[in-house]
Amino acid sequence: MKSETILEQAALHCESRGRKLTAKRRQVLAGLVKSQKALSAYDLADYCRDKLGTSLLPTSVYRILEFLESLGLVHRLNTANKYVACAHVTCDGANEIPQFLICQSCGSVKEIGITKSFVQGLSQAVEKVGFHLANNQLELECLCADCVVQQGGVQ
Amino acid sequence: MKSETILEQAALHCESRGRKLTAKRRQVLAGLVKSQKALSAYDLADYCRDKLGTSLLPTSVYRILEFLESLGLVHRLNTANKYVACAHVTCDGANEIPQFLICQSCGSVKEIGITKSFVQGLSQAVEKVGFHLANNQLELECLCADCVVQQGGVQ
DNA sequence: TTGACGAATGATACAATGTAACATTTTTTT
DNA sequence: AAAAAAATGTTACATTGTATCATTCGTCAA
Repeated sequence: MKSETILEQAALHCESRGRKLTAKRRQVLAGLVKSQKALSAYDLADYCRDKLGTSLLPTSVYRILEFLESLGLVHRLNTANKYVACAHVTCDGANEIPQFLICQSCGSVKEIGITKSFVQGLSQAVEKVGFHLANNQLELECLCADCVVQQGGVQ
Repeated sequence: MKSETILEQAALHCESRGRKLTAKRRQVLAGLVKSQKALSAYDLADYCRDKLGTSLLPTSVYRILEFLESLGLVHRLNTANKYVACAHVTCDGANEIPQFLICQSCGSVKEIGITKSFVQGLSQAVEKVGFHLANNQLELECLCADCVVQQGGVQ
């Protein structure tokens, strides 16, 4: 899907919640959408400076990412300290619980859905030992198909 | 199990691999074993200074943690940027793939085993979309029983 | 015993990531 | 146009992590 279309959808999503997708916010989201991979806040500040010629300080990037995340437009990857555009920006609010496959070699990210029964099984195993699952978002360290080939198979 | 026993086992584990559990390394491991929770490298440096009165710079702590991890005596939690003592120090090498439940409120960590079939199911789901699972270690954001009670149930 | 070697630790500097607090600008509302 | 709210800028600093070189310690052979 064209990134312009995605950004338009995102703008509508913001409007429907009474928020605005401002120029700066659009820049940050566009950076994530176009890169197709996980970027840090500092990566995005560099992107705005180098590719767009607009200054955007890391602190502002953090604020904007927080905003975008609160609307479900981006996700924060805790294991990588990076952010990705939500793969379901265009398919309305009813997102599944996001699960991320993160290529440790090139940083590309695949967002997948995992069956409810699977998550439930996990949740039950956790409850069994007296803990409660507070976040269903899994982040899995992977290699993407390209990088598996490059590295000559599984290490 | 008494922490002294655990440390003795750890020392034997080192010897069997031709390495030494030096005084400093023992201090760091003891800090993790006694605290029963995840600590950052800087937490451990503070621990050595405040509780033990011995100076140990963060750089040294990082080196020591790296050493302990290479022997399977501690695990690094990527989501938390912290380290925990391996719960299976005393039960010899044949560890299962570690899965961690991390309390987001108090930092306590429970290391559990998850059935092989479960991990296999996950792995297959990942292969299906063209990625390869590079690390089977899951880190789950949880609340421990104590903190669930304190916070009045699930938020 | 000593000297050499390697392992372990110390020390310094810096890079990357993230937050707090307050100032300024822009937009909206009245 | 004035007031209020939202968005962004700015500065300072905290936390986490790495790179590099220096120093100390233990071991082993001559």
